This record gives sequence, structure tokens and C-alpha cells, in this order.
Amino acid sequence: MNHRTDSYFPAEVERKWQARWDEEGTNTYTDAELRSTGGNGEPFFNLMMFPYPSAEGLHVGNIYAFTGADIYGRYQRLRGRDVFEPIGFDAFGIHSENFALKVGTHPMELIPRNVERFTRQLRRVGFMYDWNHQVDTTTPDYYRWTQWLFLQLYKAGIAVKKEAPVNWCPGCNTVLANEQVIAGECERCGSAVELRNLSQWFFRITDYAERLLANLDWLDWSDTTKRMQANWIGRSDGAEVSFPVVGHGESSVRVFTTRPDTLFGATYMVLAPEHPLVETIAAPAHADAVERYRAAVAATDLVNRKKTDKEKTGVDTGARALNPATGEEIPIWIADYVLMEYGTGAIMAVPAHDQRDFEFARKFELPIRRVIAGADDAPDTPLDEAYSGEGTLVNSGRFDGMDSEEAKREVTATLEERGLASVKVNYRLHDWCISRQRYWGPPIPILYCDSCGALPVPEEQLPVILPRIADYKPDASGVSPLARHSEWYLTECPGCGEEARRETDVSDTFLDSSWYFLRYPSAGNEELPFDPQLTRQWLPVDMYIGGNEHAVLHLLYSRFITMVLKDLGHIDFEEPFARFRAHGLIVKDGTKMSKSRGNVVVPDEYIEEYGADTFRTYLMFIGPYQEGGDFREAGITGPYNFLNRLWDAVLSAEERPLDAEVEQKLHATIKKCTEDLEALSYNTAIAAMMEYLNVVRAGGRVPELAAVEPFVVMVAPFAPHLAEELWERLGRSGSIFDAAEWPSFDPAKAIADEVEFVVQVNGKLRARMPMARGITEQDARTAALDDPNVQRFIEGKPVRKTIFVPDRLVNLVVG
RNA sequence: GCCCGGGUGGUGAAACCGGUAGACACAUCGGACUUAAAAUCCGAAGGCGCGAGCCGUGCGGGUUCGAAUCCCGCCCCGGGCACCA
Repeated sequence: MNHRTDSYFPAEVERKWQARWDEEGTNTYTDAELRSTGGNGEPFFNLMMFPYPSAEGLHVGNIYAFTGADIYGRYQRLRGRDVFEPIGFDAFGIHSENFALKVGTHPMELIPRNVERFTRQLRRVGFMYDWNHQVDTTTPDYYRWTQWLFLQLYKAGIAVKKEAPVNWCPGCNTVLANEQVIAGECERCGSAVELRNLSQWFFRITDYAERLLANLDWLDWSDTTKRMQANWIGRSDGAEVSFPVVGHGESSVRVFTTRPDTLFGATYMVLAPEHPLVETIAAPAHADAVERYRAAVAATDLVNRKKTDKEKTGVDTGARALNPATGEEIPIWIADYVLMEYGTGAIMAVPAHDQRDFEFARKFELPIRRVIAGADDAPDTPLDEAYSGEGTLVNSGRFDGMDSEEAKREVTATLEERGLASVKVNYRLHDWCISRQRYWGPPIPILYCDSCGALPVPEEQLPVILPRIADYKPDASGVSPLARHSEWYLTECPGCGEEARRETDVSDTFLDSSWYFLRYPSAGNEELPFDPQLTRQWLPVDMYIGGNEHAVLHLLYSRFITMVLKDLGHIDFEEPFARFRAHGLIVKDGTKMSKSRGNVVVPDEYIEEYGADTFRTYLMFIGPYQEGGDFREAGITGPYNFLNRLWDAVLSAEERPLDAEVEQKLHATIKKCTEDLEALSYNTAIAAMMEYLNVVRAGGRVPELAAVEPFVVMVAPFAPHLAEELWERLGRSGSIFDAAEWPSFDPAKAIADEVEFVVQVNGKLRARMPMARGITEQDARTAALDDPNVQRFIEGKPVRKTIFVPDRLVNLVVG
């Protein structure tokens, strides 16, 4: 690799400043300072998603995410804010545990080692972290409060244990939250997830669905992230309708539909095979077939159950229901395309207007009746596929001729009067299953006593310490490895003093990360999870930057937990992150970096070779931060040369009045950089600085001191070490981040006096000419008509029309 | 299937609100310096054409004096959701 060796030695400069930051506490607050918010400005909580400390060490994706966030934090600090920028480690969970099992090292040894290595790497990149306030979710000092949090939810009735169909991963031997199942597969190991009826701990996040959705309207978050959350919550507006079961007295099948306007077209019904009503209503002659089908469905995993391209299956129960609109008797079937988890677990089938029902009806020769006519089709033509759009009602009695939208309301209202329907909203969101039959997590702080039942562990007994056990490998038994250790789980009942058993499940990792931002300012506090005064001062988080892979998981759970804590009176805000920006993904050769593809970039070598400042600047220069980019080895020399040239320019600068052209460019660059940093548009900010440097050094000229001094401040968020060193060599004292102010610009000076004017004839470029800024249309037109090339294209024809864009162009329309 | 984001030179990319397409870089080529190389500095460069010029932002239409940008219809890539009733 080729090197400059003359003057700038990044590794040396960077080590010097990293050591000095530590010695002088440049980036850290003492607890007292944090409490007084520094005193020279407003607090700014700059948060980034804390990493999972993998054994492979910090990867480029981490550095990319953190650099973009760190630049924003350093920029805010230069603008005078008191910036709190903490970091921590999200080290519990299946990921760590699986790796520990694979290498045969106990997680209690593995994790501290990984954390140590991550810490070393993070320091080397020069992030502005407050190392006095870090958190590690696996320390008893932290998970004590995670358990406390569980108890608050338990006491409020939000954490409940219930039997329900849950996602069981046969690879990881544990249940999973819905959010952790991707297309029927475990997000960790890719195994096909099975549905099992198990008693598990749930958080009732569905009670918060509407608030979680509604607040998205005003949150200042990336649109992509908000959209993903909204889709995940998945609100559907419709009606719940009762279909009386023929010959079963009062019993009826309740269905949820978003299309009550199609009710007249409901020619049969389908229950989920698991539906409890099946047993009571199935006709004796059909009972055997029904039982066989139910057993077959119970044996299928989620991947196969939820495949949309397979042929529909189902059986007739022999029971019949009354369509409340037509009064007709319609058959009740069971089929696995109807899911027990959504709505009521039963549907009214309208084959003419729902593709799934259409396919089912075709296969089993059930009647298809059109009740909606589209804008321009004849309602009598037979259908090749369901018409699922809206339209005008037909074959619908007194509703004929009404349009869908009105009919939805009218049909529902009519049935409502008869007590057969009600307006209903459904959400795709499920309750959050938080128990895991694994080892590496905080034990759920619940006790079971034969006489007193389930009891919370008294708060003063927290933390319930996770014991060190050797046989922490999970099995298919459905219970945690902790259940093999009676010496741990047998304890005294706080109610009656008799023997009680501890809950042996641990909680989901996402519970650890759902509140870590609240802990940061209070890290180390042994009395409280989060100090009320510090929380008021520093929260909610001012800026949160992270990846969209957590749009539904961490970000949703954090919002939920924050709402709960507000409702329980622990905090006074309900949204944890005032601003959130999602960064893009850094890829290599157009594909995601992964070990299996063999295209993982190891950052350490680049940092040693070129320095952290270069690496940071390079990553930000690759492409738009919020879109990501393609890592190319060769590209790093651009930013490397830039920083070297900047170094030379600053150190060779002399005291002398600013050249007018340089001054204009300086103001324009400050303006551009300021706007771009606000918008996280780092790649264009760097390009603007490069352009400015090209002007400052044009033709090998000696730069003016006044041209380079503000430059050092502008580059500081990107290349903090270099900036500190240059600041010192310019004879300034103190850290640039404390002593310097972000440069300001004069809008009048940011624009040039002379502009290059474009002359078009019939919209085609025919001439360019320098003109004074602010030139009038008349003068511009006269100058344009004077140009020989313009005349040539006008060919003596009359100018029919002139388009004038001030300071930009004249377009002469002829012919 | 539905909902997003994207498609611009050899490459990464830029382009405010519809107004010079390709800024800034990488790689390339040429030059200076050097015994030589590296480093550094200066310069060239979308394609076609000797040239005036013509063509050019995934494809096909449209609106407009003027379209990478707006509208309609497609294709491809990436992401999210998905028998969600």
C-alpha cells in the first residue's frame, strides 16, 4: 500500500488525542456535571443503538452507524449543546448463547472478553462516548432493574401468563415473539417455527396498539421506519358480524370482516381448524373427517401452513349458519387458510370478491355470487378471479345501487339494530411473548407456591441472580435449563414461608434493550433504575440513529415500555425518541456483508493503515448516509488525500487578508456544510469541503489563515483527531470541541457577484455567458440576442416568447 | 400479491421548488519533478463526430418553452409485509 510519509502520521496523532480525551475527561461527565447539565448550554441526548458484542468484534456496519451518529453529536456540541453520548452493550440473548455453545466457552467468560475487545475498538475509532455512563445488560446491576420493570408490568396487569398458541423454534428450543418469526422461520436459526399451545408470559402490547399507531403522526422519525411500524401494527377497520348456527340454539359464529358491503355474497363460512366451536357444531356424520383434518393441520409447521401458493384444503363440518342479510342457510367449513390468531378465527366467505375464498369455492364447488359491480364491467359475466375492488352493490336487496363505502356503514348499522353486528377495529399486532426457555437472560422474577400461587419476587430481593451453571444447553423439553437446578429454583415463599419454586424461564433480550436509554444517565445508581431529576433533564432522547432492522422489535417495544412507564407514573413523557433517523446499509459488491459470502470487511486494518479519521470520512463519503453504499477498497484514498492536503494547507497558511473569491467560497461552504450536517447529508458536506480545499489551494497558492481556521472546525465532526491536532498547532488551547464555535456565514457573501448565464433557443442550450448577479430580463435578453451562435439558431425568425429565470437562464422561443 | 426505496459515465455518486446532467471522488490517460520508482503537483476525460453539432439519466408514451425531476403504462434491483379476512 502506498503511503505519504512526510508530515501527517494519523496513528500517532490519534493515539495522542485519545489519551488526552481520557486524561482530561473531554467526552465524559461526572455524575455531578450530568446533574447540572454542564452549565454552558442546553442538554442534547445523542443516542445510537448499542451493539451486541459479538466474538468477531466490531464490524464495518457498526462503525458506519456509529460514525454517522457521532458526527451528529460532535456537530451539536460545536453548536454549543451539552451533548451526552453514551454507549453500552446488549449482551444477553440467544445469539450470544448459541455462539458460546458453539465454541464451548461459558457466556459468563465469553461476554466480558467480547465487551473488552469492543471497547478497545470503539475507542480506537474516536467516538465521543461518555465512558463514565456505560451499561452492560448482563450485569446484575442492570438486569436487577430489568426484573424490576417486569414486576411493575406484572403488578399493573400488563404482564400476564396465559396459555396460547405460541411460536416454538425447534432449532433454538424456545418460544419466540411474533416479531422474531420471519415468514414462518426463526430469525436466528432459520428453522421452521411450529405452533404450540403453551403457557407463557406475555406483555399486553395490543392494548397500546392504537396509541402506538396514533403517535406516529407527530413523531419526527424517518418515514420508512414509521411506515414499517404502521404496517406491523396493521390496523383494519370493519365489523364483527354474528351468523346464528342452525339448530344450536343461541350459539352463533362471529366473524370479522372489512367488507360488510359484500355480506349478501357470503355463501359459506370457514372456521380455523382450532376454533373451539368446531367440536360443538360438527355434525356426527362429519365428525371423523373433521377430526382427521384438525390433526393433520396441528402437525404442520408455520412455514407450510402459511404458504399462499399451495392448493386450498378444508372439510365441511356439516353444520349450517344463517346469513343474517339473506336469511339463507350456508354451510360451515373448516380450513387452514383461516387463522385462529387473527380476528375471531372465523370468516364469512365471499368467493366473488375475495381471491382466497374464490379458490376455495372453485375447488369444493361452493356457490359464487357477485354482489359488487366494478366501474365498467357487466355483473353477469362469470368471473375468472375474485373482484376485490369496490363498486356498486348488486344482488343485495334494498342496498342495490349503493356504493361500497356507504354500504359498509349501512349494512353494519342495519345489523347493529338487530344485535347482529358491531363496528370493530382489528390489529395485526400480537401480544409480546417475552418468556424464553433458555439460559442466557434475566430470570423472570416470579415464584410459584402450592398454597399462595404465583407471586412476584419482593423488590428488595432483586436481583434474582442468574446462576452460573455448566449445562446451559437448551433442550426440547419446553422448559429452561435452569429447571434442572433445584438448588437454584427452590426457595422460600415470601407469602407463607413454605417451599416455593422460581420461574425458570428468562426474559426476551428485547426487554433488556427496551429501556436502556433510561438507564444511561443513571448508570451505576444502586437505589433507582432511573433518577427522576436526571431523567427530566436528559430525556426524551433528542436524536436516535440506528438501523431499520429494528423498526419493529426494539423501536416498537421501547415505545411501548415508555408508554407503560408513563401510565404508571414513573416518567412524564410517553415517546422515548423525539427524533429518529434510519441509516442505510453498507454493502460490499452490491450484496450484504456476510461470512458465508466471504465479503466481510475487517475495519481494523484500514484504521491502522489510514487512520480512524480517514476511515470515518471515507465511510460517510461513500453515499447518502440514509441510503447506505457500496464499500470499495480503492475509494478510501480520496478522503485520505483530502485530509493530508488539508493538513498541509493548514500548516502552511499565513496571516494575510482573505482573497475575495476564497471568502465567497468559504461562506458558501459553511452554509452548505451546516445545512448538510443538519440533514445528515454527510457525503455532500464532504464534497463541499473538498471543493473548498481545491479553491484554497488552487494553483499551489499559500492559503490565508482566515481561510483555514473555520475549515478545521467544519472538518472536526468527521476527523476529530486531526482537527484537535491542527487546532493545537494553530496555537489554540483546550479541546476544539469545547473551545471552538461552529463557524457562521453571511448569506450575502455566500453567493458570487457574477453568474454563468445559460441561453437556450427553443429549450436547447446555445450559449453560456457570464453576467452580473441580479441582471434584468431586458438586459439578459439583449445580451443573449447579441451572441452569434444564438443568432445562428434563431435564423432570423421572430422571438415568440422569452422565458427568464433570474440569475440562471434565458430561453428564446422562436418559429 | 400488497406497501416502500432505487435504476444517472469504467466505478461510488451529485443535481435547490421542472431550468447548464455528471459536482466531488476513485480508477484511467497525459505532463512536470526524479538517475528511476513511489509520493506530490498540473492537466484531460459521458458516447459518436475532424468539426459546427448530434445523441444521452432502465423501457414506451404524455404534459411543458424546457423533464433525471411531474403524469400514465411497463421492466429490473433492494427492503418490508403476506392465506391478516
